[in-house]
Amino acid sequence: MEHKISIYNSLTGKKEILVPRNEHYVGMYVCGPTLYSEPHMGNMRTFINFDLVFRCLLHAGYKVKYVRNITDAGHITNSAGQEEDSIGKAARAEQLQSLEIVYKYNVKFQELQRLYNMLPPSIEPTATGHIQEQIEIIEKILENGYGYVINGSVYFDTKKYMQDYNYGILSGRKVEEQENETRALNNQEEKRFFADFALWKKANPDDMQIWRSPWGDGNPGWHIECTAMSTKYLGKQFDIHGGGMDLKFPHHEDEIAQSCGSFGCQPASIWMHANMLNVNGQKMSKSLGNFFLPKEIVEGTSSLFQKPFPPNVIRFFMMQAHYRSTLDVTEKGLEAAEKGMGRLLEAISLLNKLPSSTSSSVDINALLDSFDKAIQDDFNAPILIANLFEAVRYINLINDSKETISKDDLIKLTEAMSTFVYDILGISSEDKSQDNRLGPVMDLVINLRDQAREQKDWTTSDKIRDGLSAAGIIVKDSKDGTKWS
RNA sequence: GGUCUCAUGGCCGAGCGGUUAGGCACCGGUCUGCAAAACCGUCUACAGCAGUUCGAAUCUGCUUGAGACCUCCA
Repeated sequence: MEHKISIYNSLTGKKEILVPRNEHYVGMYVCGPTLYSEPHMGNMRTFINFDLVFRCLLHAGYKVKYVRNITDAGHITNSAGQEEDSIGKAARAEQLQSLEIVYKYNVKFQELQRLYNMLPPSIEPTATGHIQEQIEIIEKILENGYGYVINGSVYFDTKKYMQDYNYGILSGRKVEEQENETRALNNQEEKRFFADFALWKKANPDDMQIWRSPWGDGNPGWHIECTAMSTKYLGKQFDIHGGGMDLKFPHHEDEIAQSCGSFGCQPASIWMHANMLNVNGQKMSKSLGNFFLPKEIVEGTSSLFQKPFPPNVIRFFMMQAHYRSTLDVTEKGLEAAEKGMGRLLEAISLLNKLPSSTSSSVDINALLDSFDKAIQDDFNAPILIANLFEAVRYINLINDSKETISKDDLIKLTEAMSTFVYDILGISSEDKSQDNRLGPVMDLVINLRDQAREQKDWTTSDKIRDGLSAAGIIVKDSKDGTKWS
């Protein structure tokens, strides 16, 4: 069974019902990381958000081919007014070869995906593995007259393209208005028009990676790899193309131009853009230095936070904000998420102990419907979470015998809670791993304290409690016995 | 400078013309040897000004403030 999913399409600025090109199948391409360094938390947010999308599509019953590329060819940067590629730069800094750099950070990236409980995409193709495909598309663009060769480099002829297509269709940019505003770029003199962009770049003598092409040795342009790989794995036209907001222009705009320029059609029906992770109201970015690494927050070594937060909490925190909104990371925010998520998981663990009655005093079907509706409406995880907390309240009230639930409804609710929390939101269900030697010790200590309490020996029991507290272990007494954490 | 987005209660964050978002904190209660924890309940905001409407956080205009993109960027 498939459900209607509506998605905000950046291309049209409207929510649209997803109608896959091939019934039951969804093709989704998401721009992945450039592996010249360890991805920071902001990068991760985008991938976590598309992991949510992936999970929702699967839940809706689609067979999904999820392609997320790995950019392992360094592209020319002009940030410091100098021309060098990001991966080559990192390689020189670390005294490694380019592919070592890429491999090293790819291993880390894969670890992070597991750490943050992301489902692996269907395929993660690399740019360097698809040089031939990129060359072929460039050739098509040249054949169609939308590119030109100069000094061993190939550029996209934006002016020519604009005669036949709408350059700026995605980003809403008007090239004419932009010309005077754009800052001077290096090698601009090679381009015929300021808005032209490189499809193939002639090699520099000190480039660490060089490929052969019909135009001489060089490197592929930044945008062409996505066109090549999305075409190869999903076809000339597919359903969803995603990426971070900051890729909308020029990267995605140029992808559209390349597809139109080579195949005469737009690549994706729906364009999705995930919004940025902010720190103090500003986009988390390398250059600003306001970033932290996914591992730092888990290990508590980030200077931005006093204490460590588990990946689950970070994921939950992110899920509380919609993917199209910016999200500010703060310690307070993470703490709130941690407590809230704890309450949610606690309620879930209560489910199998819940007494069932002959009838339900709450409309479980409506509740479960609200879960589905939330994610069907542009993957609205915050609404889903709000509705899950409604369920939490019901669960607790049932536990207190203030509401009732029928056996059938209890089964349905249990299944749904697990599905939406674990499978959709991607909260991992594994228990906190504790030192397995501590367990028996704690059992003993708790046992001793219980004995003291039975004898109303409050001095001893409180001494144990205070002692444990000093060691960072909190003792919680409840009707069902004593717990610790 | 150009293009665009956003401004919600103590904090974080939904909301897409009329109905309680939700979480955290606070406060009140239940439970408890005490404490903590847990659970229940309460708190009712929409930057400012004007307009449209029977009705606006939600639409329009202006003002102020913040951010993104225009250059590598998730």
